[in-house]
Amino acid sequence: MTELEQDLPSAQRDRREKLERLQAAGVEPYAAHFHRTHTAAEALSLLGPEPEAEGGPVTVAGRLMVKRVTGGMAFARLRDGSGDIQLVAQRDVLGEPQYEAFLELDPGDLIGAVGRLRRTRRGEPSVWLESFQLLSKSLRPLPEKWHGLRDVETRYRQRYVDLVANPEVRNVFVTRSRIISAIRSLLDSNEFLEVETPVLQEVPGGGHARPFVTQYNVLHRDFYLRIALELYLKRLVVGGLERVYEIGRVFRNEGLDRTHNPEFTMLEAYQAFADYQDIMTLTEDIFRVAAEAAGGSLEVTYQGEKIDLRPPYRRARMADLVREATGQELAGKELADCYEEKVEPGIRQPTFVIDYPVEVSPLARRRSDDPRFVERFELVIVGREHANAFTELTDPIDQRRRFETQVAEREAGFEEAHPFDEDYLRALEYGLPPTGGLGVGLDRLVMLLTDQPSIRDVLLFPQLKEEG
RNA sequence: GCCCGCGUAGCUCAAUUGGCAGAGCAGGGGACUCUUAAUCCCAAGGUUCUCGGUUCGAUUCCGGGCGCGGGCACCA
Repeated sequence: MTELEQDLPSAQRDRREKLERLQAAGVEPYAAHFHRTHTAAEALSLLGPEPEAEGGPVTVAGRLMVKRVTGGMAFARLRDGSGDIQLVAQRDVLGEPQYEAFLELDPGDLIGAVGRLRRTRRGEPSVWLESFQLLSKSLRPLPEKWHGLRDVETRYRQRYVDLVANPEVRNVFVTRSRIISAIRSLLDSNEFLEVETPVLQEVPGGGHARPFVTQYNVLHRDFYLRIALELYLKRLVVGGLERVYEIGRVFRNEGLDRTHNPEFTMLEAYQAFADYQDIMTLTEDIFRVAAEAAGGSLEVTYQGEKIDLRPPYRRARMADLVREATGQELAGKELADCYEEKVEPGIRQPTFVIDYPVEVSPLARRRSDDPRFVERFELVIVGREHANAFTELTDPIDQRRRFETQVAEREAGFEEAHPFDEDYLRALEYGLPPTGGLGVGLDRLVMLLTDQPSIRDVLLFPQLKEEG
């Protein structure tokens, strides 16, 4: 034993000693391959409902979770990607050496096993072992079998342990995957083309946020990690890809809290010959298929609050909401600021907030009947922005003026003003068809549909500081 | 960046109004051939996050630091 091993906690030291004993006995503790015939769930489905039913033989493989030994007979729970199944080992069947080897196994070990299916006297469907094989020796003890892993810092830093120890955490991420898959299917079946655009950008446009900066050595230039997908996707619509979408990571160099992580996943979709009214319908469809994928019901509970996701969603003008809440008649940035502070947190049920001031919407088309406002909406649920959409600004002359206004704001000290993008203007000058665009923060959508209070609970590896 | 709270065994948690830090689980030894958080017996396991201060004595009180959580600011 090395000095390092002597310093280990006893549970880890004992496992390393076991490993050495196994190797000394000629056992390979890390198998190259193992072919199973059935998952745990498939094996269980082979067994009929009657108490005396039998099935198999089956070859299963997974992680040993808990072991109970009663003399010449031992029980263990095996967990694989499909679920759990009990293993039964008997000295009389396996023979002394194999049985002793089974008793040496630790919770956490990955094993493969062959046996027939039958229930125990207590009715537990089980694989009655004829043989088994160690596939990967686990050198660290699993968290407590009853309470699981609670410490949130360890859960986030060592998500692999969290996923093993806490099945409900696994379910959140399975649901996340199903939600995103369902959204893809919806868009694909509506003739949207999934595309990929640059993550490293020279002009970080499409939103208002502080970007992360990096250096491209060969070009001797600073590049930025994208803060949005918007401008590249609209370039593609100029090019004739009339319906495009991208699901991708964006990066914002800002604070961390329950609803913000510096990298997060955004869906953006652009549809030529559509306006923001059409995009409201698309948004309702996206939220409907997402909720169906997450559990079926459009009436969900978020942190104890009933939320009704059945379309159509309420439409409300921002200026009306502010007047109702405060009695004030505001316009421009003041209106948007007041709305965000006083009104938005109180909007609980799905609401399309419409008619944003042009000052806070440099990429959106003005309303024809009132050019102080744009054809834009945000979808607000439980007081949070879940989607942002507008009829796109297609007029290159107006767009140039808007960029110039933004540059002036930047020079006045507003760091998050939209940067000037000459190439984007060149694209608009070739002609962008009338287009509606949508952005959805998928992490917040997953939070809503899986009832998770923090964005960290829907990100596999949330941002944390350096381990202390 | 600011304010508040928390940090004890591999895991889940106790306790110390400043005086030898203690359980369960996991791990070790033993009994047990139908267990389900198996049960029973025995032994082991600690830099009480870290650095300093006060004190005869600090895990406890005070201060700095680190990390995590919550709130604020930022996220138009």
